[in-house]
Amino acid sequence: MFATAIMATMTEVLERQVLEVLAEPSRRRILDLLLERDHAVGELVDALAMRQPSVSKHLKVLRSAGLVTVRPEAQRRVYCLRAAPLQELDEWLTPYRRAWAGRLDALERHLDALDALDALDQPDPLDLDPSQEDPT
Amino acid sequence: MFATAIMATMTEVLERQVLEVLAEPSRRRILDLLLERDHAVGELVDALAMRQPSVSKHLKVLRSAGLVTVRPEAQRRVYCLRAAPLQELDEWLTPYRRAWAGRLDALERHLDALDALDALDQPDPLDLDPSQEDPT
DNA sequence: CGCGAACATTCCTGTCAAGGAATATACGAA
DNA sequence: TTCGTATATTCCTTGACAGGAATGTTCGCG
Repeated sequence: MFATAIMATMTEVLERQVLEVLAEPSRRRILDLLLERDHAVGELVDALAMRQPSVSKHLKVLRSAGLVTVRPEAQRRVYCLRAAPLQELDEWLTPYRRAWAGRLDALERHLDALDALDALDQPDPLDLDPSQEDPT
Repeated sequence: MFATAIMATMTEVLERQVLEVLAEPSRRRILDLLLERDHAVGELVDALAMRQPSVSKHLKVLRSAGLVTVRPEAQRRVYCLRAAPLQELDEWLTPYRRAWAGRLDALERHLDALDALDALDQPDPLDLDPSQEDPT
């Protein structure tokens, strides 16, 4: 029982949050491919133009996060998307949906105020337009 | 015009994808706090129990990603949530929503098949339950 | 003008993760 | 049984990033 609790804690530590797993572009590309249809590892290697061990390691991370399942077909391993864990990301976004839907007018007013400030030729170095490079 | 194109490319390179920005838990906590209301930097420092330069650096990353805006109030800087860039994450999730809604039965059947395999006392080391630690 | 407060930036260090190369393991075919 | 194929794992290197400490910059107040 005690050992079980320890193992559970270790699992939590070793597992990465879904967002951290998705932060790596290669893994998102893998998920996008699996969204179309199941893929064997070799197919993913070809589609991603990556080396086989790299793909294999990303798949291991995705398995650990529960985002894919795998079934053996002779010596091939066929990977399948398991989208359920993405729901936690969807849930995290829920209050932000309200933020971008409900506060759009407030944001527009804020940005308009900034524009007015710019029109007065007052530089505002701290409030950067997202398309503008940070001048560091 | 040519210089503009170069600058745009540099911007793309320097900017991080929204997902990469969100992969760091401290930045998500900042956004969660700003979802409640605007905060000055010092308030974020207190709420997060982090050192001020660390918070400041995260805010810089969030500004670069366009996820926050800032307005000066004397020597204080008040940060405001700007949720719009999260829409690209929401858009990325759209086809996956269909995947977890529409394919639930297919996944259930898949998992049931795995359970049946387990019942035959055939270990399946590659298809891990998400709550189960990877035995590496 | 000097000082304190608030915050941004710089320098440095340590940790972690991605990818390459080599290697190990499992399966099917001959 | 051997061999080729497919894939997982291990070891190593490198670079990116988070956070601490120090420092710089800006503003308001007296």
